[in-house]
Amino acid sequence: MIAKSLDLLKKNNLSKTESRKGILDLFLHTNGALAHADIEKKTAAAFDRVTVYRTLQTFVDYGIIHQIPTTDNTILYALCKDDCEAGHHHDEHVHFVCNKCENTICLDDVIVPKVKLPKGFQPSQVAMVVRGVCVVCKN
Amino acid sequence: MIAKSLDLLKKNNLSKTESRKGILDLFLHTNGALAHADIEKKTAAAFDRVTVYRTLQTFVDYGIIHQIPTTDNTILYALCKDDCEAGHHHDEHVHFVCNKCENTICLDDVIVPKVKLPKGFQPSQVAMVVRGVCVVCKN
DNA sequence: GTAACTGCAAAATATTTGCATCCTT
DNA sequence: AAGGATGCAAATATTTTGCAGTTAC
Repeated sequence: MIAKSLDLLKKNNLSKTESRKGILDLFLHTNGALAHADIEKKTAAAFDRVTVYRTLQTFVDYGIIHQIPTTDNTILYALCKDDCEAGHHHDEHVHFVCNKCENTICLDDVIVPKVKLPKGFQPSQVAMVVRGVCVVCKN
Repeated sequence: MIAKSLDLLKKNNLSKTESRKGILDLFLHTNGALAHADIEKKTAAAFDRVTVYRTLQTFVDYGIIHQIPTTDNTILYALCKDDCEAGHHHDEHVHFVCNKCENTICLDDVIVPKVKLPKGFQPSQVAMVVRGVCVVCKN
């Protein structure tokens, strides 16, 4: 528990470098999704911008984090649940974007409902993003 | 029918300029979504890059097109259905991204299923993006 | 010791802003 | 004629690439 980030890196056979530990810790201590810019800010630019890009890409490749599509030319990243694996994400839960605090939250327990597609369309992955007001900002 | 784009501009009290007509025509003749880069390419750079940015923004503001979130640092745009209005989109249909042809298609008839959120979350808008193989590429 | 990772520099790309000119109404 | 839209130039911001030096194992 003291070093969940180290466990995660070990489990994925990734070397335990400062940037990987630092960025992974940030995700572990953040309730919600982070954009590249958030990470730079919250790590006080401790790591080179390029390193952050490459680290995020690595984590995505290994299935440690997943990407959340947005409509504003950024990509949000959030920790995957334990059953994600490299190349095969099981992150089919709903993401919630709050219009007030602008945080994006993974609703891990809300799975994406099935949807019936027209004949001939074969789905392989479904993303669902709900905008609205979150439980913290509702008042 | 000859000039649906003109109708649309008129309906929204937008001046009928070359770029607006041209870009709107492109959308009307495209079955699917377009990114900024697609528009530049398909209009053979007839309009300044900046004009394309501003035109797209205007169309979004007026509810003529809507944005589709993506996970690759681009924004896709697609025509809204007739019942969209400025500031109040009703584009809650499913978007389908084909892994083979990479086209994004609006499944206008597939409405986004309801999802039950945890207590305290108030949804205002829902987006659903399905990846897979489209009807054209399925073979 | 070696392979992999990092940081710096720089290139490539993408987006925004200001302003003078042109076009629509 | 007047307001708004466009195009150009330039400023900003973002992302990628190459490479030399450093670190993890």
